[in-house]
Amino acid sequence: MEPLLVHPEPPPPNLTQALDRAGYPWLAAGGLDAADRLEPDEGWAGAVVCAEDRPEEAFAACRALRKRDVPLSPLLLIVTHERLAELELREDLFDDFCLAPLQPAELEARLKHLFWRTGTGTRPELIEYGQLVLNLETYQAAIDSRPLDLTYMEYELLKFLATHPGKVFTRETLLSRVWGYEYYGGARTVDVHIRRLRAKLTEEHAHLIQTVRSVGYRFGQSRWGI
Amino acid sequence: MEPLLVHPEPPPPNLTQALDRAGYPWLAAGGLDAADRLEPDEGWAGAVVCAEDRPEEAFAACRALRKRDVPLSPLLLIVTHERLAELELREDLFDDFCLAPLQPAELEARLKHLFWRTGTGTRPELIEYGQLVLNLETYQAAIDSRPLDLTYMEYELLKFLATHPGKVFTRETLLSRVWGYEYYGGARTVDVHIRRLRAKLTEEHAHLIQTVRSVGYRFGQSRWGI
DNA sequence: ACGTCCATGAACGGTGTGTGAACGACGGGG
DNA sequence: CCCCGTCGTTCACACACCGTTCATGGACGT
Repeated sequence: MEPLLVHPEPPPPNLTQALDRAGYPWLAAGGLDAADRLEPDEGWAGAVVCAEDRPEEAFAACRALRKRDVPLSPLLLIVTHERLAELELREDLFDDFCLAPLQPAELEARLKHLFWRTGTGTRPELIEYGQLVLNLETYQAAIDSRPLDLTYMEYELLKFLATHPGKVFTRETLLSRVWGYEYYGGARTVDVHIRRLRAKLTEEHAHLIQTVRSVGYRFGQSRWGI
Repeated sequence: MEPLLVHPEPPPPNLTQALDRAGYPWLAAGGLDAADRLEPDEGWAGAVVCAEDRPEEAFAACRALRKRDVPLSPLLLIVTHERLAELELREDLFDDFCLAPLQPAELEARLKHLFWRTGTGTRPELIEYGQLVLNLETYQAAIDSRPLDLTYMEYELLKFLATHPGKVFTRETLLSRVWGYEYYGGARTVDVHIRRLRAKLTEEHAHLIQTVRSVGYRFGQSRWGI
């Protein structure tokens, strides 16, 4: 996803923390020139302008960002309760606003709704490890940007492993956590699924799943670098 | 000015006080029938739905108000901090939201901005995905510029799927979000509607709706953007 | 070198899904 | 008021897929 432009520079820590927590990439830009200079090739996904400290400067920034050749949109404004009245006659400077002090959950919900209604679409939940990407929304997996055709159990198994990279799981643990019930006999079932996963991961990436003899399986590199 | 529709009936006192203070006329309506019965000749100016006490009922009210012949808009939702997460997948039910406990100044600012942006800004009443076009105003669908003859439920199902392209939905989710009520048995109902949709989409575009085995259905391709 | 553990291939059985058809509720027209 | 067409729902059946199991051979460690 393209980054959000954040104003001012440096941005308030609670804002950047909330953005990080929500998983939105961002870049701080103090002025219009910085906004142009830092702009990625794909353009900005939107902007978040904090008018908590120096509101007049923030409003000026909004106006400048809106007057670009490609006006920055959507634009979310963060404003204190005392300054609410000043939003009048400035309706065109922002698409939504959020009251300070910031509530991370509210910020996330507002960004989500903002992106939805402006048609940019929302950011899918992803699990990434190296070239491997798991899209939790679409139940799709890809490696080297090429989609993997995984069955349901293969996907669930890989998702569980990839969410705990480096950690070794016994077959019993995998059976109870992935399959979800206590299992009597049949620990070899895991082996077969591991093997099919390795096959579909291409020989090049088969080493992503390693066998730990007489213990179980591990995904990714060990934290000790082996 | 035309009155605002307020839900529920009776509305919370702090909400009505804030509306009075801001100078917005309003009428409380508990259900869809009351909304129709009390509607002035000039129509509603918009709606304010409070989901503070009985959120499920409030969401149902939003859905009903949006499904009228002339969907109620703009619609402002009042929701508690704890319920923020439940707004996901319900983005189409409201145009803006406001956190409870209510701050009169914030409510006033949001209503003002809401009316400003719905007055000037035009919301596209079209959903497009590839060659597929859904006209939300006329309840018509077309693919390859050829009209599709969809029934009501088929249209609603396709609209919901196309609004969240790439995302996988279980049958239970579809039943609760599209059909709109809790369902006992009959998950196969979804299958049949999916099949008829695929048939009407022409074999050429039937792949727009994909089945994810033992999970559910997905519309369109996934977005692989980071 | 032996035993344990694991990879490999193939085959079985179950479950989920597509498909066709029919039932029943609802609404419009004769 | 009845008939009939439409549409949503349900049921039965068949098939493809996929999870599971088994048998076998090889790899690793003691």
